Amino acid sequence: MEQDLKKAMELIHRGAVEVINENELESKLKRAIKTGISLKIKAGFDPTAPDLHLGHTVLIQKMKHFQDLGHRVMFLIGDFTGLIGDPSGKSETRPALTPEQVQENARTYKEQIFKILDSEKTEVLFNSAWMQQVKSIDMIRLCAKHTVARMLERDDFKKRFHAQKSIGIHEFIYPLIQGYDSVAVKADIELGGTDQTFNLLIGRHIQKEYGQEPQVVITMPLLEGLDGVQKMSKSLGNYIGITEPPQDMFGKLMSVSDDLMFRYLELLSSLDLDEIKGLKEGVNEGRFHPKDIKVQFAQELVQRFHGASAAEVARADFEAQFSRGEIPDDIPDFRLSLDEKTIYLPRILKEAGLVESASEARRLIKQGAVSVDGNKVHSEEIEFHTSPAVLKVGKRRFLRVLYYDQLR
RNA sequence: GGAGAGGUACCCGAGUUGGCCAAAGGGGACAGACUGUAAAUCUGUUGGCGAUGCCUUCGGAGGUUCGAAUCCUCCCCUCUCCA
Repeated sequence: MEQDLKKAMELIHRGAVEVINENELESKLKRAIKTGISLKIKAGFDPTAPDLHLGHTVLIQKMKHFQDLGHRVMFLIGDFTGLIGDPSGKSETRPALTPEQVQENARTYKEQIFKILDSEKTEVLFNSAWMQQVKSIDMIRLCAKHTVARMLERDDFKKRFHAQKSIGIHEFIYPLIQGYDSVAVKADIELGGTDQTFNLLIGRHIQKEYGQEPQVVITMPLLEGLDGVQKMSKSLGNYIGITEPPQDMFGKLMSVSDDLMFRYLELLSSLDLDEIKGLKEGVNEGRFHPKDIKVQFAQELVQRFHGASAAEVARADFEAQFSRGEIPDDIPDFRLSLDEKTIYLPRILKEAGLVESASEARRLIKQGAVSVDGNKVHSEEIEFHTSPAVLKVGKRRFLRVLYYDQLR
């Protein structure tokens, strides 16, 4: 039993930023081992954004760890809180989702999370299920469990308050409901990103107010996006979606800086921290090439979401295209009739969708970004001497141009 | 309810004695060089159009003018202060 406990504690701590409170975690785990009653692990998700990216997987991996330890994982979709909007200050009031949309989003969620989680051991819940039943008077009682002063401890609120920026009353309610969710599901542990710390702690407070044992809070780091600075998010466009095609995923991972790669290794790979440390030293001493590590890592991740063979193909394609400068197989065709001799290049680039406008095409040609069969194009009017001919724009846009006989 | 500030391109943000404004500067993005598709750096581009010109754009609708991001009128929106 001591051994089990130790192993569990180790796994739970991996990658976590903070565990509040350590002793409570240990006693909950002990009790679970002793009684055989598994713990309830809660994690909340926004109903409006079912497009999960690698940033989310940091948290989902942690849920998986608990699943592997035999605990009950509750994937909570905040469809009720979603109506309020996340009190981050920047988001506007959200349009209310219809029940159909919520169902649809939930379906998409399941499709995505079950690439990591065991569907048999995952409960998908909606907080509207209990929040719809709450009466106004109960809502007021819930509000009475907390104070304005304590709300203002939240960093975001504090800043806005001092900057004399507006704070909507409803924004205070958001964390309270999130906390009440913990009461409703009797959560033993709640997981969240570090930006959620305040809300998660409110959960502890609210549970105590309702006579429950407070949940243990475990926060996970926010994954930096591809720019290496801001957190990964869809709206910033610096993300890798877990449903992205293998080639895109691979390519994006390869374009990440070396520093960021090590960060990703830490948070996303299955390697031990010691192994990562070893790799880092190897790179510093010149024993390893960072690119090789990156290739291996990219392959591991693509494999996680698309399987081993797709990962292998993605790697091979990448090396063919970028390391050896070969032309990829699956490039779009563009057909010209035989009587078209000289071609106004911007036109076909635009029609083929390689550029957004003819003006953009003209600029790219001027910048030397366009080539035909490996030869840079210098004029807008060109003739194709071969069929098919391969047109390349920038590093990764290709078009196969071929003539066809109109008579046939 | 009263007083004031402001809405400019993908984002931030200059520009308001009317023309030299397709609109400074920064960020982002794209492209080129260098590379490992790295990152960093340097350079260029960043409304549309078969194009030394034409067309559309500075919250919306009108107006003044040879000419409006800039002046006038009305409207919409955001923010601040006072009550």
